[in-house]
Amino acid sequence: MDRDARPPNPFVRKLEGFAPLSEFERGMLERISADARPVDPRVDLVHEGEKPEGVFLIMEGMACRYKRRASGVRQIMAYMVPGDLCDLDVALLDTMDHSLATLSPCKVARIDPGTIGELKRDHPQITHALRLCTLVDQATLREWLLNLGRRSSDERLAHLFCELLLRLQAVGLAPEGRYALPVTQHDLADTTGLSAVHVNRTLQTLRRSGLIALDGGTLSVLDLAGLKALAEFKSNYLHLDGWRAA
Amino acid sequence: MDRDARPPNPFVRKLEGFAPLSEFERGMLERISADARPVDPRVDLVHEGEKPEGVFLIMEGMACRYKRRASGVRQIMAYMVPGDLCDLDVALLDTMDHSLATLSPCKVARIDPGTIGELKRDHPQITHALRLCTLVDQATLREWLLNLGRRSSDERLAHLFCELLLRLQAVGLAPEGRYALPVTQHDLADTTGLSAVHVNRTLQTLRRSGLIALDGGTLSVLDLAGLKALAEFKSNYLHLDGWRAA
DNA sequence: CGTAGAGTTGACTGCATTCAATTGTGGTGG
DNA sequence: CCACCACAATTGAATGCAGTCAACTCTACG
Repeated sequence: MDRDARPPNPFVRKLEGFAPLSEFERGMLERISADARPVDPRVDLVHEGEKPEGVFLIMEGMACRYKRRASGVRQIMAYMVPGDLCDLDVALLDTMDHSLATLSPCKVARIDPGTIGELKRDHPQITHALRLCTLVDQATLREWLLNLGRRSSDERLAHLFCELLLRLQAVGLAPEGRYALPVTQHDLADTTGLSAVHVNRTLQTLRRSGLIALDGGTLSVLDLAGLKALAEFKSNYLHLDGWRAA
Repeated sequence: MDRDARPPNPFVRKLEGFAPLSEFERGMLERISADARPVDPRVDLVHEGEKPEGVFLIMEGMACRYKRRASGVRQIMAYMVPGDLCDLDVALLDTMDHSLATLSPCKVARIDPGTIGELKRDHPQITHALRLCTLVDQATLREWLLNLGRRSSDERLAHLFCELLLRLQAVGLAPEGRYALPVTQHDLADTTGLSAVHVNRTLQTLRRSGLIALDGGTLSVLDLAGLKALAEFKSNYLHLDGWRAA
């Protein structure tokens, strides 16, 4: 028990969900993710138009992908939570077509393309897990498209909260249906395609319905079944039933 | 001139945009895509929940990815045009998290996973091109998210029309700014997250503005600069400036 | 204590949905 | 050849959801 006291590495934990890893591989992943450096909130990691150098791995906090229109309005296109790796194959492209930024204070590791190349060459299990990660990222984008296109405002938020709950649970960061959600209502608005004012009102109806509590950056899911039902949430797109189930 | 009379293979043409191919590789791709079979419009190729078998390659017509909610409402998440290959890595997953269907009459080739595996093993250039394809697919999903979240109805349609123009031009199917758009207004509604009625009205304003003509399944871009300006269209996410430019 | 940023509330406006009816068109069978 | 049907496109009217603008509160922080 004592040896397990240190917080489990979310990166290792996530990949283990997708493929069985050897002790050696776990150690290698631990080493790769060891030198995460702190980054302030609201800081761009890479900006649209720049040439990407290396790959970012979020170890603590929350980050996001986003784009802006000329008017300044922003659309967030993905949340990145601890354990998430961005842009595995991004080295293949010459310029970023979107930006990457922290939402909260984060710990971020930068992995250089060479290291990724080595992993791909020498560790098929890890490669397989990483490829599944990108497939899930893609599936998540599709689900978000459904969210923006065909769900009402309360359904959109409910769906987002369900998704984050499952993703954070998968890396052990949402015990008892509660997790840190260190984002502003404005961020939620830019995520769900709504206005900040309307997010505020919608959150109130979710609270009044007894589905969630959201206070001081902590989201508590009070009625998971109700929340899932409202959002019509199906977790299949996250493909969390990895090799263990098979 | 006579030998070039046969229509160029859109699949080969697309991949050549992403990587230089040898004559042998071109021939191999031609062979793979040769036995496309006709499929009626509005037919599911794979349905959500099924186990995917093989990979689909669109050679003629238009197909789409979509999801449905319990109420029956549909959200289209991608258009597939000639030359587009779906779900390169889909064999890695056990169940589809979305459906695939034709919109118009199509010619579709099915490629079995074994063939894909061979390509990946023996032809690094092709593999590279295919990987870029999936990166562009992902980037397109992100752009669509911006479209649904932060663009008005006329901007959404304008953006869609711009994107399709460029994608079809890339495979030689949009000469003189005109291309076949064999979809209903209801399909466009399910693409843009609008109602069919409102798509109708929005199309009328686009026509009245002199930006497009849309009649009998043919879209003509009358004022490309204006259309791009309205949609705030930037083509960078399609990464059409492939190896030739570099 | 003053300021800045986030959250909250109210009033007004407007864009988009819904419902319903109508028109147009191609295909089918009498 | 024409009646009829199915489906897509179009139009009108009424409703409502969500955006905008603006003011106010609350809290953390210097």
